Amino acid sequence: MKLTSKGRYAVMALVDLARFDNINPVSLRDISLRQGISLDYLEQIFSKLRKKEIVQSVRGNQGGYVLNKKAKEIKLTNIFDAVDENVKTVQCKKESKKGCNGRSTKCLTHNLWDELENHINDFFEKKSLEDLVKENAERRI
Amino acid sequence: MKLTSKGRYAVMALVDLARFDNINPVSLRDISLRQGISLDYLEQIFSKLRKKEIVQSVRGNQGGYVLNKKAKEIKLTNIFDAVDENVKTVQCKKESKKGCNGRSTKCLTHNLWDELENHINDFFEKKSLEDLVKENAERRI
DNA sequence: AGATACTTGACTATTTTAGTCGGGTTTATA
DNA sequence: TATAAACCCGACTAAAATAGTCAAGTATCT
Repeated sequence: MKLTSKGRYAVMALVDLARFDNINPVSLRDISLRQGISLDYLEQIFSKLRKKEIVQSVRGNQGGYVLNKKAKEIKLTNIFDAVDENVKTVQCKKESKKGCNGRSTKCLTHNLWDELENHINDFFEKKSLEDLVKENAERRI
Repeated sequence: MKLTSKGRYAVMALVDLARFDNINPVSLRDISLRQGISLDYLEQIFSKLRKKEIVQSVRGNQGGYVLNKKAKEIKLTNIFDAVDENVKTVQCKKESKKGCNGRSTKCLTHNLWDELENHINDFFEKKSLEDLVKENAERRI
């Protein structure tokens, strides 16, 4: 199990944005330079974040992005959700009627993965963008 | 983020093994049939489990596998560890000297992934094979 | 007008995953 | 001792996911 870079980048970029988002919008170019993330890739990510109303875009020269809510109200769950970082631990559920592995019953470990999923979601639900910004408050770039 | 089937299969197979591991070794063929997992794939998985001394093999006719420790002593961490299901959430650490994303400093979210990793490992550390067997005690196959 | 920056969608190389396949070796038992 | 059951091992591969790139826009500030 591992986190993909899309989810990581989304969080990194938003922490960066939250730190510099005071008066002016923050351009993806700046985030790209500061965080070492490809600009094109950031555009993809922010397109998703915008659709889920986590950020707002400001077009044109001197444009960029601003947070659409207070950093405190943006939970990590929301971010992962927006970029399709699926915190699904198991595929069983997809297969409609049938249970796991195409069987008629739930697999021996079905409940386990449910528990794990809840455990992880708890973690992400409790953490807000503000928490992360505070942790990095003393750091320079 | 998601769990791969190798890790899931390993746990499923071991729960199955633990349930039937009374006197005689359990053959992979039986596990394969009961759990709907490819025999060839199971062999790969059990080869790793054996190397990490989670199971013991009994070769020859009527052979199979037995647990190498008590079910209570086998934690899920051990299992995932054995099959290389990496519960690493972030790549940063690989890059030796340098920090994250090839930068000189740790990325803004570095601590976050550390915390998450611990959170998940906690979960796996607390759960033993025995716990899972008990949960399924009343079920038939 | 020009520069900056967002917007969108298609494309692609690489890596990982989830196996398969083919050839062994070992050992119980008939 | 032949045979079949079962482990053992390494190489191979198809499919999916990932991590981007690329191209061609549109909007807005100065």
